[in-house]
Amino acid sequence: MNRQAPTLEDVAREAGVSRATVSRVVNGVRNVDPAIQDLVRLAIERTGYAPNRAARSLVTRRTGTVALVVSGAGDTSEEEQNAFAARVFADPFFGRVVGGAMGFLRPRSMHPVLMFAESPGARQEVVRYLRQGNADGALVVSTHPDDPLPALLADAGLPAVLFARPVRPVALSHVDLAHWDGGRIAAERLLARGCRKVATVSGPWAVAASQERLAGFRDTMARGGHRYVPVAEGGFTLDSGVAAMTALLAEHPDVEGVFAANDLMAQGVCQVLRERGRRVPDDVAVVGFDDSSVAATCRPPLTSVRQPVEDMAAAMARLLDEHVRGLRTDPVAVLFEPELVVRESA
Amino acid sequence: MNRQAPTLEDVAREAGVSRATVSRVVNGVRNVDPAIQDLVRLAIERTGYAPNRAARSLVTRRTGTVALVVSGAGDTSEEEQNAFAARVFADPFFGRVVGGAMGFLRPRSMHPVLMFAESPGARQEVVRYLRQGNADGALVVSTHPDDPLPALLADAGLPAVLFARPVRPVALSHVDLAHWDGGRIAAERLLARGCRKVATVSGPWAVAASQERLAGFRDTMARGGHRYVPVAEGGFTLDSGVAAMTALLAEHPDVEGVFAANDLMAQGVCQVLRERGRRVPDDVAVVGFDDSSVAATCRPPLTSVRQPVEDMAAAMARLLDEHVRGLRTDPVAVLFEPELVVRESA
DNA sequence: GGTGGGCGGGAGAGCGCTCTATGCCCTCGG
DNA sequence: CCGAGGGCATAGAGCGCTCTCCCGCCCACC
Repeated sequence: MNRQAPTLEDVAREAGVSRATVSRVVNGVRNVDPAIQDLVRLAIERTGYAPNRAARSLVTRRTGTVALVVSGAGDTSEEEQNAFAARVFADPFFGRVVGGAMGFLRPRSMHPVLMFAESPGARQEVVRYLRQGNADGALVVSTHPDDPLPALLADAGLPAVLFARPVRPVALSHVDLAHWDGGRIAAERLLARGCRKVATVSGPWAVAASQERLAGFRDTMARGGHRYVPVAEGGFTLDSGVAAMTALLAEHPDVEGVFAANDLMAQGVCQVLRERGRRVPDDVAVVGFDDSSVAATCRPPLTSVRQPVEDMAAAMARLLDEHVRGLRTDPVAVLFEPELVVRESA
Repeated sequence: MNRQAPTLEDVAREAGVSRATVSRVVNGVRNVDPAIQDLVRLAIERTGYAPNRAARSLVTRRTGTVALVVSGAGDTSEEEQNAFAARVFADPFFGRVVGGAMGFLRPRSMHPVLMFAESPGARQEVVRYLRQGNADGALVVSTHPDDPLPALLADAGLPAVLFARPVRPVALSHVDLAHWDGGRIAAERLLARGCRKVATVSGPWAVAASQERLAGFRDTMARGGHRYVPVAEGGFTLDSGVAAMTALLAEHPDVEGVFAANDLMAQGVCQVLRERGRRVPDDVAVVGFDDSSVAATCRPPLTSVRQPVEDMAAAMARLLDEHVRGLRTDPVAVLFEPELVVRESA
């Protein structure tokens, strides 16, 4: 900061070549005489040169930055942003998304800018940010089915990739899980254990993934001879799991198997069961969903349907990169397969 | 993306003025005739103009981006990055830091780039990133006392602000908590409850904050008549809290009060106590530290020493902004005061 | 009426980089 | 021995913006 940072020009002078040659060496382009390459590299070393990204971006029209957007409900007030941030980070899911995305981005010297889009203003800010060329594109994780951000991005012609298929179709690539099969796998586990009465805590109705997990679970249960499966709707949070299980237990005290649509709710389910003196898995078997970190740390450790979130996030980053570089123009959907991770709860 | 984005030139032509005038309107600088302002604004509207950030950065030498660096231990291998990310996000602490920092950054249209610096290569990447002018400065949260990153940044003359005072002094501003007083407050609570035998689960010895919390706790206990306080070292994780409490209980089964140096460990403490049939707080009072989200969701809810992490993170962002803008040149330390949040555990 | 000052606007020089067009030189075939 | 051709380096034109002059105008004052 004290003295002016060295530029290409300085390096070129030091090495006794032209700017263009230094540029070629830096970017590893075209045939440059090895002797001159060494000369230039030495000059770079001596001057402590670091290429200015703004100048480069100006001409390449690329930044090496992607927006990692956690997009919220319709109209959360701006003031609730802190609470939104807290909720986002409380869910182990997002940590996995970030880790997975960085697994792809990092080796390519790309970097994620964290953005929350929980209010109309914040959504506009995301669009503005991308339109200004601050980032090459966006990885979007919606927490709400009616999220208007994907449509905004698509309309603006901005490169973006979504986590999960949006409710209303939009011309953007996305990655998703075969949720129906996830529900099926959970059902198969409870059937194999011989649970006689089963119930399920679903995710919010409005979320497509919830519906599909539920459908897969119910269909498979029906085929297994369970014509009726009580359902309580949850909100993917610990508290909602507690509330849902409390309600289920009031109606169906003799339940022997429970499928919760994510691990956080499964944890709540276990809490309620323990408080009522029911042992897991001896009295009641519990299957969670996601195979998140809480599944392993929970007491007892949860048997859970694994969602390969890290791989999915990495795939998002890869897709976005392909879109940005023009290698891919049409939107695609990439589907991942769930699998059962057996621990103690079922 | 389809057709070229409009530039200042385009807007100027549309409005029939010069580039400079449009620039002045956009940036709200100097006196521009209100009539012409409207003219320009209309032209901006019509063309859908969005200023190109790269071009602006090139001349202003500012980006409006800050690196938010979670810096790890000495030599974590690059492969463990995913695990590192998972650990970072599992700790509710970082969510609060991010939320707090964004509270300051967002109204100023500044944005955080998330970076992990858990290996030497990753640290070099952070320095390179800043030297290239990708970001104006760094907010650094070290998870390890020997973290070499602060020194690297200081030596490179890069603006940075640290969370917590570094072990070896470095010419960077930082924010911190009055940890000693935090320990004192916890001790006062247990004393007030009349606990006869007390023990404590400290953080890692190497972490200065652990030492200070412990010292504050012990000194105050000593003044209260407790000459000897058994200590078990933890690692700020749930598991380490479980292990530490198990060890303490083996030696001192008659303990009546426990202070854990963070909430995650306090949660582990409660788990162990419950498994041993000890009721919290009736048999054993437990005081945690941080007042993180787990304190509220834990069973029973934890009485905890509040660390105003969000405020501290916001202060970091403010300090960094001041350094970047040259309003502040010398490093400063900003200290925050802890306070007790009473819930059920003590 | 001349002059000085303040205000509003324009012209143009970069910021540091990439990339195309161009030119030099050396080699090889005729 | 000359011309063609290919490998390597250079020159120079921008990329889109900011910012420093500078200029013209209007007003007040002597």
